[in-house]
This record gives sequence, C-alpha cells and structure tokens, in this order.
Amino acid sequence: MVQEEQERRERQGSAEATRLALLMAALRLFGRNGYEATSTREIAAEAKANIGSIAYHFGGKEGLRAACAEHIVATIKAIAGPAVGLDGDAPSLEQKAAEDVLVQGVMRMIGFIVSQPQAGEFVQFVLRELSVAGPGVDVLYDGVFLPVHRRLCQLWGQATGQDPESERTRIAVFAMVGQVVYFRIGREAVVRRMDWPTIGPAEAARLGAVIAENIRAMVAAHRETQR
Amino acid sequence: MVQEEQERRERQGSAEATRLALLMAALRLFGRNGYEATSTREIAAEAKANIGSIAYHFGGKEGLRAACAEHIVATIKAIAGPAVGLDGDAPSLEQKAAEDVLVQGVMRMIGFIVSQPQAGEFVQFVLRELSVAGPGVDVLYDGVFLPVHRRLCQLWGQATGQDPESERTRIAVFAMVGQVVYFRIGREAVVRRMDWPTIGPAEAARLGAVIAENIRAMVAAHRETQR
DNA sequence: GTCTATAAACAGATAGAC
DNA sequence: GTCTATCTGTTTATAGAC
Repeated sequence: MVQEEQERRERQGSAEATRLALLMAALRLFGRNGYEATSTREIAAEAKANIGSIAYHFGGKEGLRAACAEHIVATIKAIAGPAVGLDGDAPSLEQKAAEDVLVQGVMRMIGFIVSQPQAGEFVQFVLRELSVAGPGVDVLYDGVFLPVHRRLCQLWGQATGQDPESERTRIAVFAMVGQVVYFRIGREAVVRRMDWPTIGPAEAARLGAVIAENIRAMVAAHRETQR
Repeated sequence: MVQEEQERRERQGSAEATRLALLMAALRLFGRNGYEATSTREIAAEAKANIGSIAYHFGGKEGLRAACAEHIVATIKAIAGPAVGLDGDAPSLEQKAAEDVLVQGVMRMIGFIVSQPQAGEFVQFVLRELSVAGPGVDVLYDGVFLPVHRRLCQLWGQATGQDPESERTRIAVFAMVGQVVYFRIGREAVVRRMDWPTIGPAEAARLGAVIAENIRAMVAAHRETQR
C-alpha cells in the first residue's frame, strides 16, 4: 500500500519532470528554428525522452505548442507581474520618478531579451508566434503583450503628463518597445555591423545606454507638446 | 529556321515568366508562412506552374530560397540605391537638411514596410531569414542591411554632427530602424492594441507622425551631447 | 521546357508490450 | 508513464515521356 503510493508519487514526479523537459526543449527549438522546422523527434531527443511521451503529455505537437504559450504567460505573470506592477495596482508616480522607472524597466528588458541566450529563445518563440498569427497568439497577446504594453503606457503617461491610453501614447510605447526587440530579431545583423563576437551583458549595457538616452529624449519631447 | 528561333524565343519568354512566377510565389509564401512551412507543391500551385519546374529552374527548394534572397537584393539595388544614395556618392548636407532627409526616408520606409501588403511579405522573408541566420543571410546582409544602415548612419552623422561610424551612431541607427520594423513584426499586436481593422496608408501615416517626432527628439538629444 | 509518375526519406500519430 | 514498432500521409527530388 505505502510502497504503491510511493511508486505512484515517484512516477508522477518523474512524469512532471519529463513533461517539463519536453516543454523546455520545445520552447527552445521552436524559438530557435520555428515550429514547422522542428520535428517531434528532435524535441524528444533534446529532452532525453521518447517520441511517444509527447503524445501522452500534450496530445500531439500542436498541444505542445499551446503548452509553450501558456507556460510563457504563466512565467510572465509570476515573475514580471508583481515585480513591475502588471496587475494595475501600481502607485502613481511623479514625472521624473516615472521616467526613471520606465528607463530602468526598459534597460532590464534589454538585458533579458538581448543577452540571455535562453531568454532569447523564449522571446523568439513569442515573436514568431505573433508574426504568423499562429495559435497561441490570443493567449500570448492577453497574457503578455497587453499587460506589458498597458503598464508601459501607464508609466509613459505619468512621465509625460499625457493620457496613458491616447493613440499617441500607445504608438509611442510600441515604438519604444521596437527599439528593444529589434536587437533580438536583427541580432545577426547587429553583431556583424557592430563587429561584436556576440551580444553578452557588456554589449547589452552599451545598447541600453543609447536606448535610455533615446527614451529620455522621446519622453522630453512628448512632455513639451500639448495634444 | 526563322520559325524555330521564334519558337525558342517564345519558350524562353514563357520560361522566364514561369521562373518569375515561381519566384514571386515563393517570396510571398516564404514570407507569410516561413520556409519550412511552405511546400513546393503550394508554391507551384500559387504560381500556376507544375512541381517539376522548380527543380528545373532553381535546382530545388533551397535554390529557390537563395534566388529569393538574390532577387530582393537586386530589387533594392535597382530601386532604393539611386533613389536614396545607397552607393556612397550622396552629397554632404547641412544639419537641418540631413535631419529632414532622414525623417522623410524613414517615413517612406514606414509606408512601404507597414502598409503595403506585398512589401510586407518581402520584409518578413528578410527578417525571418535574418532571425534564423539561414542561408542567404550573407547576401541579404551585404546587399540590404549593410548599405541601408551605412546610408542611415551617414545621414545621422550629418544631422547630429557626430562621427557617422562611431559605435554610438551605429547603435542609435539600429534603434531607429527597430522603431519602424517592429510595426511589421508586431503587426498583430498593434492592430489589436490600437483597435484598428488593419494597417493601411492612413494608419501608417499616423504611426509615421509619432515616429518622426521621436527621431527628431533623438537627433536633437544626440546633437547636444558631445562624445 | 513542361509535366507526370515514382522513389526515398521523413513527418506526426497510434497501438500495445512492459 | 515509458518506450518501441508501425501505420499513414506528406515531403523533396528525380527519371523519363512528351
């Protein structure tokens, strides 16, 4: 009886482990090479699991794709949510303070998105899913894009003194985000043009410095104009 | 004799036509859905040609991919090259004039990249090829990215009075480009967040206005700082 | 040059032993 | 839950008729 239960727990524990290994392998490979370019056999090999297990745990390749999207959303909710006030209960800030929080947040984004290799693969998964409007775009939009963008708009509004949900603010925030993510999308072009061997934390900091400067300039400009 | 030659020319003419039809179909489908997600059968169907013709004209699917990259480079060289002075023989401009040329150029880029549906597919092909560092990334980098980025750095340098090839300038120009291309990559998120049915010329103009504002602010900031 | 038929490899899904 | 073997469909590439 007791032994049986222990066995069951062990099996469940290692089952969870297999599930997670498959999920991480899929996230990595889907992100790096794309969904269609990745075979279930590759995923199983990368996760050191067998091919059948993906059908067992996720129902199939498509199920794995959906699980990846959900996992990313859950991670964002758990990590970034409370850390940067993604839930809407963030305190109101004075202009200069809001600008600082905005710049600090974007610089953290740069470090995370651009220089962390594994993070980059997750980001690429998201951007790829977005660019083909694949399944999972709904959950990713509602769980990642919308809350992050809303929060940035809030900060932008407090920093510039403008309506945080105005068309102009929403566009400006998209442009700001674009400055950051392009360094991931265009990574290959960046390393060639910058003549860097890779983009590590040191290089990311150099990018962050310029982007911070840009954001402060943009905020200042939007603060002046009355619309 | 004469008849034979005419036949040959006709065959060659229609051969060129099939070749081009295949090329355009591939560019469209690769751009929209990705290389691996696109089958040669789809391409042949879209081009109203048969499957064998792609092997005949391009040697295979990979050859078609390479031909797409080369075609884009040739197009850029032919169109954008002389129009915006991509060849390095552009005149030196006074600060304010350079800023205007820069802003005008970027706004044209916005209209082209974001609102033209067929152009968008080409852009997506390029960005996708770049993001996986696939074959053709060499020819695309040398033929598109490098000349465009160099030219923008030139203009940026003239507008800000800074070294056009300094690290800071190169990064700033990447950031500027990122503002633009993100509206293509993140198109799906943009239309949802902006609550636009699509991004047509009217919406592109609204984006362009904000981006132009941003660029002017960035240029002004970089002009002030001495480094 | 075009088109069809087919080969050879590979995909994802599944059944069933353990 | 894991793992193997296998089924079924699809892929690209190719050979050869026209």
